[in-house]
Amino acid sequence: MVEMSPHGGRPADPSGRIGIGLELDNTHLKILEVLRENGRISVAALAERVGISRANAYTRFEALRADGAIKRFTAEIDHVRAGLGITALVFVTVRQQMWKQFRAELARMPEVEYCAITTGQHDAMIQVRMADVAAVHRLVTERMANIPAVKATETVFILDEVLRRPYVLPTDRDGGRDAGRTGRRPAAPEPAEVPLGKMRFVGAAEGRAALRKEGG
Amino acid sequence: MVEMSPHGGRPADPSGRIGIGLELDNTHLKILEVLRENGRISVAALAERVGISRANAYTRFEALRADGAIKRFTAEIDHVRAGLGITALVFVTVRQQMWKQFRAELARMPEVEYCAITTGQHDAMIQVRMADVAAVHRLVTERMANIPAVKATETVFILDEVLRRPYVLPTDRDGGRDAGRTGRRPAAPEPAEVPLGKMRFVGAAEGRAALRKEGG
DNA sequence: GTTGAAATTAGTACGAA
DNA sequence: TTCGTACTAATTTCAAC
Repeated sequence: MVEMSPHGGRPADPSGRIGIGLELDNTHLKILEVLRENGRISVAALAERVGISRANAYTRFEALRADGAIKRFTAEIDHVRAGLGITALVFVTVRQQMWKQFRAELARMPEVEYCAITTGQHDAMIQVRMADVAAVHRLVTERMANIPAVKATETVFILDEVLRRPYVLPTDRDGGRDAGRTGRRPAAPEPAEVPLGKMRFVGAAEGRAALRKEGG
Repeated sequence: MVEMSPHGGRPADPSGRIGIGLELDNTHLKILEVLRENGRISVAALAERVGISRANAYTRFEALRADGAIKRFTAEIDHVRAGLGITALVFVTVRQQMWKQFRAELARMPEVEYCAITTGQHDAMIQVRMADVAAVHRLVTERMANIPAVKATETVFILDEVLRRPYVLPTDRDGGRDAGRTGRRPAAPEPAEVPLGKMRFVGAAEGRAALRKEGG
């Protein structure tokens, strides 16, 4: 239910092909745009907002679902109201050769809302929601620390969630500042006229690539 | 549309009261549980799955919506299929007294999917989805670096998203390992029999509390 | 890919337990 | 409060164009 396949890949379609399954045109993107804002809109209303016929909307809606472009529909819950007022990020350093075990343990922790494997100093970032700070402390020092795969953790608390968009789409760029600013080719950005050296990019730590394969 | 009020707070209800608006009982939580798994389920089907009458389900559904416990319904899009194959985390150090400006700039960046203010070495964490690595590089070195409020950034790339749950609920704990393990009081956890020192908790950097007030 | 008409389902209102 | 029912409105499906 919550497990994502490695690399966010989709299950191979019946033909065994792995490439793009469905060419998304502008109409598809418009549909996704509406749906991520209002996941409960009727297909009839959706058709009207996108400017296509009902039957067409049904066809495309089904196609997007079947193709996996729409992964699921969900309700966003106010976690504070639901009794989980504390959010924390746990950055985890995972012991080599133990990714599989780490993933298995993760699946057994329902309080984990999100987990991503990253480049940089740490190997994974986990977001958890808990009732209070003490519960986070207990989770980290009692449960996570007892996972052999976990070499070390670093925990920070989230003080405020400034924004959360349901999902970003390519069309979002049209509303952005970059869109049509100049005719500059995207592949050849001009040298930045900015204070450099303050912007760090952190690559994978030693052996990360190998680790991922093992854990797949 | 995407702006969250500070601290995830909800708008004050007409009475001016800020406290808990709606006492969530087990039935409410069950409804939320179903809804976060299937945001498009009909209220009739919801009533059946929860085990209440349709009328009751409509009443509670509306109450949860009005109360804000359900923030919105949304479709989860496969960002890879949608053409945004690269996900990155940008950790931002924000200049004092400039939070308001930082937030304003954020609102103008549609490629930002999530932003949270955190304790620890950095001040904020931003998650972005882009078409390719070069686009991330451009975003950070051209746009973010040009924001005066941004003192420094550190960027890591997400290699794999292992899991994402729609939203964690308190009832999730029942399925967890902790539930009813012992009768131990939650407020007094026994000293952990674990390798300590590997689990770091990182508090707020200097002046963070003051910064937050200014930016609210 | 569109339109329109039939069948089904959703949403509302109300009285009773 | 919750339930059950009847009523109204809307949606989905299916057909022909």
